[in-house]
Amino acid sequence: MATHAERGPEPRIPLSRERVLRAAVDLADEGGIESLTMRRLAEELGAEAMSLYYHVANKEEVLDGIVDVIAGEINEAADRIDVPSKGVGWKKAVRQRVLSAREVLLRHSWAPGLFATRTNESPAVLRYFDALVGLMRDGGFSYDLTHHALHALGSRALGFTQELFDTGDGAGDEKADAVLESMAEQLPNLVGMMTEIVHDDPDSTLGRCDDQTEFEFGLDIILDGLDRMRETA
Amino acid sequence: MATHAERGPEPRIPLSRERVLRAAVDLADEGGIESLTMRRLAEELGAEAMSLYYHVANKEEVLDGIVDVIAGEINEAADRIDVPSKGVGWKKAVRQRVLSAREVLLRHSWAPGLFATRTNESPAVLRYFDALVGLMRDGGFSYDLTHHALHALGSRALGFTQELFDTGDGAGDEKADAVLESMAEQLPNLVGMMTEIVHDDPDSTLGRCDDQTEFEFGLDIILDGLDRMRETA
DNA sequence: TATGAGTATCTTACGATGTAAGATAATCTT
DNA sequence: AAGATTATCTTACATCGTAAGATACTCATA
Repeated sequence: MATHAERGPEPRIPLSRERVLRAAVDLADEGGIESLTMRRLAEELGAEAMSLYYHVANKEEVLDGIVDVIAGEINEAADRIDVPSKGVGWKKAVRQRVLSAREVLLRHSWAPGLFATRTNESPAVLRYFDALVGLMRDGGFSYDLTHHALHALGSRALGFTQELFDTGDGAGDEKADAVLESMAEQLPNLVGMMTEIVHDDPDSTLGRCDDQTEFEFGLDIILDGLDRMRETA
Repeated sequence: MATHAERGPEPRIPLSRERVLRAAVDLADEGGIESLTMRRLAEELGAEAMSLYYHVANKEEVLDGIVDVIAGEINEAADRIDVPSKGVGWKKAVRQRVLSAREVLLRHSWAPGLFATRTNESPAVLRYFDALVGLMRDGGFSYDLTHHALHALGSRALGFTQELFDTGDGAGDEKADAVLESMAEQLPNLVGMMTEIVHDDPDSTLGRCDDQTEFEFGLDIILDGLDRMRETA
């Protein structure tokens, strides 16, 4: 029975590079970048692994592709904001742009790590930097100083930095205290610093830093320094 | 013949955690981090892959281990230099320390990428930061400002930053020119900047930046900014 | 010197991964 | 309706980390 017009389980949407990349981003969002495998990606799309290779050369291209997708998302957010950038306004404009990029990356926690490893030739990333350079030109920066500025900002320009220590989401307080105790003589300065910080803000767990505040702190140091150079140029 | 006292092909040095980690560093130095596999590592040591697991829990531990080895190397270099750090001297002291760390990392080009991914609980890294905090304390920094400072420096404290664009070692100039031409209208600011930089320094290939200069530029912006905060504290 | 208990290394095997090669099916053109 | 093009699937392989257990080495003790 049920012969003709067999109701297939799914309407069977054809694959495409865009669909593949979108699914890849979704997968990474849900399970982290290490959960993104060609087989799982195919399964997510109701296809077989090898079918992806008709739309994408290899996994490298998938990774480059999702970097570009995220960078596109960043551009969308960054282009929405529109503050005057002429003269002294440049700093606020750049600051906003960077922080809006950061907002996007916070929604894709795996992305910074990917951006970090990939030598970016992503068109969307280039567009992002182009706009950033434009803002600095508006502020009166020479190309040379702008170039230095990009290097100085580094990954911060895109809204992220290396986290060198565990942000310690969760993880026991009692163990932390014990550890602190035991290494007090080995690492007096570090332990001194951390105990005082914990003391000042008892709500925070050990090692729990306000990433956003710290990010802006570092960003502002650099922007202020650049602004001073701009004035004396 | 040649029965007793059979001359084995090798004197057979026993494995050990240290030997494993050293070999791992060597392997990464020669072929990059992706060439570091448990099998190759074992082969390098004249053993079988599974033998490594007697000295090391798993590959993760190898990776953490070589981070610690490199950090140890950094400490060795950094502890050798000894400049006065009291008061205003702090800046030069920190600067030197960071740049000496950088020197080590330049000899292990795979290391920054590893440091970046690993949530560092490496004792050697902790020792490094402890000394850094010590220098800033000598300079009169509060623990709070020191803490901010570490975040502001980020990976720069350890001597490296994200390279967001291809440093382009080699890679054709003609292609670069063509690319530049073709994207001039899409990326006017970026292209403007790069053409001027190439023009000013014709020796340099497109995208070829003096990494050391740029690193120090960014470092100094941050150190100068921190110094100003220190004075007004 | 034989024995037995650690200590260290090896053998074999499994599941996961990226992807090459080629078979098959779906779609479009004429 | 037939052939060509486009898209997907099947099968297979090399490489990876590593679990389980067999084997060999080392050395104190009987």
